[in-house]
Amino acid sequence: MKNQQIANIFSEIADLLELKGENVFRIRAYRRAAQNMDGLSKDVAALSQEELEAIPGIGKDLVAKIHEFLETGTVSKHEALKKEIPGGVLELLHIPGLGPKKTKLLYDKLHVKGVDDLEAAIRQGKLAGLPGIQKKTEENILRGIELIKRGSERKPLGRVLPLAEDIVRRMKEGAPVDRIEIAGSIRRWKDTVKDIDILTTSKQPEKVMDAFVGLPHAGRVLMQGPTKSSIVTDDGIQVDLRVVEERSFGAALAYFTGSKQHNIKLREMAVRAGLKINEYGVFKEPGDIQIGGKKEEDVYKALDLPFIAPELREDMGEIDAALEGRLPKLVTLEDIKGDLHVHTNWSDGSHDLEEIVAAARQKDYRYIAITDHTKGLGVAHGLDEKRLADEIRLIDETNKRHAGFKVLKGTEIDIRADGRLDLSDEALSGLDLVVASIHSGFGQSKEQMTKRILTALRNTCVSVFAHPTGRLIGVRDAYAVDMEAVLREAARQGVVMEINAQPLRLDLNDLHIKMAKQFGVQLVISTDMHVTSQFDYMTYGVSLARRGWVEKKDVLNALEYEELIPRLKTCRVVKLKRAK
DNA sequence: GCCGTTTTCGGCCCGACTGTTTTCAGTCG
Repeated sequence: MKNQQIANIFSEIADLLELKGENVFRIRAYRRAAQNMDGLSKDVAALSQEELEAIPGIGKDLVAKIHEFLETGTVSKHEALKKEIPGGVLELLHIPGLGPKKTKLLYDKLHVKGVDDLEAAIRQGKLAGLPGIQKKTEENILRGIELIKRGSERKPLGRVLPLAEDIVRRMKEGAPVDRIEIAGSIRRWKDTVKDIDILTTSKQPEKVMDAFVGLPHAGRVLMQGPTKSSIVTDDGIQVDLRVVEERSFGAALAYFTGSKQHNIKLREMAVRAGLKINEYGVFKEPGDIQIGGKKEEDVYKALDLPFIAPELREDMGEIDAALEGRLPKLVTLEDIKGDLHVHTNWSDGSHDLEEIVAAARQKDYRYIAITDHTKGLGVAHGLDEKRLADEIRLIDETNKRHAGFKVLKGTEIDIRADGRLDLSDEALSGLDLVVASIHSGFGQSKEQMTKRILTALRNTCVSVFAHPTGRLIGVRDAYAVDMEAVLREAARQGVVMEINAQPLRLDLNDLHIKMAKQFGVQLVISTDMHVTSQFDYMTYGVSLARRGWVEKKDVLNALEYEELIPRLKTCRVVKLKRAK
């Protein structure tokens, strides 16, 4: 998809215009367009003129630029701007503490053309005498340079959330906070996170701030004020803390949960309705009388909107849906009746079947599916035909001992490089479900990989395709694959797509989930657990599904056992017929 | 550059903290 490339171009045009000091609203328009292009679940190349113009923030002019890119591979305005301002200057904008004004000043006066240039200029004392820049600013820029050189990219949610929860716990113990809540992109369950936003109420804000900057996590204090402070942890994650009064808590929570674009939309609506929304509440003009803000619902109620779940707040059509009364009734953790991707110590899991069943029953699950690896995955002690048959017998025995709970017989079968499966159809025909996935040959071309996966989906035995893109956030990119073709084939073949809840996988991602829904693909949310404590990862999976607008009815493992079984495609029937 | 139950022109979200300043611009979220 070209969406990402176009988004990057629009975003760069915005940066370049900003450096030139152009109209801020035009700049904002490019930024908004970039964000909406990035979040588009459809391939832009496949959209009609009308569909393009229907994208929020995309008008006639930007549609023309999109066409220009699709036809020529470049956008002339972008190319022209790049000639005016060298590429390295854009890098400077990414230095924390350095914005467009100072960057322009440095470029105009000192001809600084990149990060290294700037660092040298500061060390040589060349910045002396520039207006508005003194020793402190120089120090801050140097620190900013250090930061981006260390890499300030987004971190996986699975790494950041535990840290945020630890900070909250320590603040509860060591500071006079009343309410405290994690906000920001973590509360929206975005798969990667740039910083941690925490919101509190307190009658002693100064003491709260002192405790905050004194946390053992605080590698450096960026700023400390009575209502807002920021620290950076030793591993480079920024944590922002805000203190508000009780009567503002809901408005502040909405505000700091974002997304920024979602909030801007709400505020624009408020202005049109003669209201003002900020982090302190909802206010009625004239006279600035507060009419709400203690509860988050107040913000939406003031605009005649139903409550919009944090996972949806991306300015991706949720406000229109709310206005028109067609918000999805999102799936919840309580809807989940079982886990269909579970490993035991027969392959690379840590626990035996009884321990796992006990842990699942503890969760009030009605069923689980045992899906150990197959022989192709030697490192994981994958099962061959004989061991799989043995495991099936063990599951049958176990099922006799557990009334009201079902263990499904399954496997996570390895898809070989050519798309064939690692075990014979014969061996798979005794199973309740077959979860297929890729564990090797990630480097194949997009064509090869797509063909490989389509071949596997067409196998009559395959019920579920697991962690469909193979990504490990922050470790390994998704393999090259035509996901649209994969999802269409899954819909045709009745193969279920997995939403893998491992915090580093979160695979499918939210955009693919939306696309899957659009094509009518069935979904499961599975933890892929190897240790019983990982059953808890279901929260990540459900929240990710919610970001994809998934409802209970879209999720197979929200069904009772009896309803689930007939919905799973297997080759068991084929074999039974053959036997007759 | 987008957009319209005030508008096809003239608007476009709102506030905190820092540093360099005597009243505010720049940056950030």
